[in-house]
Amino acid sequence: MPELPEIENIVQALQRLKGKKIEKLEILSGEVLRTSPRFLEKGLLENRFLAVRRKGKYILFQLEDSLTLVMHLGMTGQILLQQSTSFLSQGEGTRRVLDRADLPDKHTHFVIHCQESKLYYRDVRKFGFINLVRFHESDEDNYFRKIGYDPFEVKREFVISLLKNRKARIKPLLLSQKPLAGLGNIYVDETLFKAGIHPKHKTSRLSRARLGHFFDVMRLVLEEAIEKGGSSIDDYVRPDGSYGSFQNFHQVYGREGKPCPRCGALIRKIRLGGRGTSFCPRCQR
DNA sequence: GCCACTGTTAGCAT
DNA sequence: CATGCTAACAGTGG
Repeated sequence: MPELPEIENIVQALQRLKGKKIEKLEILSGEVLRTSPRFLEKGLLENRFLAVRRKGKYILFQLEDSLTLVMHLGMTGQILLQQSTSFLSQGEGTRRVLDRADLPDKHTHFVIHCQESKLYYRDVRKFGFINLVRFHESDEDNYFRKIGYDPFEVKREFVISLLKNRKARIKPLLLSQKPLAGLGNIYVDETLFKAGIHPKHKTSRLSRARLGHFFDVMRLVLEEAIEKGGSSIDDYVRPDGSYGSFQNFHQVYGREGKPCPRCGALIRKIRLGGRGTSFCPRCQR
């Protein structure tokens, strides 16, 4: 599942696109498009990448002419970068199913051909999407009105008051992307465990000190996950086809029935807001 | 072969 | 507005 750390890794790998010109487009399935194929062709062809960045789980490709290509990977989306004829890393860490020669396969919806590289957009479940928008002035803020702040663009004190003013249970609130954008199921469970907070706890009822502690732990968990290349559970791979390794460091996610690494109590799994939720009943209150 | 399960966002209900 | 529930989808595993 691509969440903030996975998207951050992808964005870092995509930095090499900067300055390159788009020479050809292949739209293999229109289902993931949030705009017309005509507008995409017109806006992208012969255009150049100025910058690639991230907001929450959204990937933003800034182009000339105030155009921004917006990509979201949903649950199973992948971006794969091919340099001329070979992928950046061969063999090690690559998946059988994604054997580079196979691309584009039936789950590849979109291909961008650049000078010396191709970008493949794959998404098995098609929950992801691609859009092309023209941003002027505050248009970007307007476009992202529905999502909250990126955890790395806000200060500790601000986040404390942000959460202090919400009445919802902390886990569904964080998954909503409203106050903060970027955490998904894995990193919410991992952060709440390390912060010692029960996923059903209402944020307004947590002390400012505990909310501050939550913020510190969240930053640490995300930074460590980014540094470890993200979590490769089902589909996630980096654009060069390699795996992340943070899944090997998960404390609670996917560990139900196993002993808590801190106190030895058995990790429980419940349903919360329709989502699987793993936590330690003794450490998280 | 069937069915439950996986978890993201959008959209609708409360 | 704030919060909660469910549909959309395709593959996997029991």
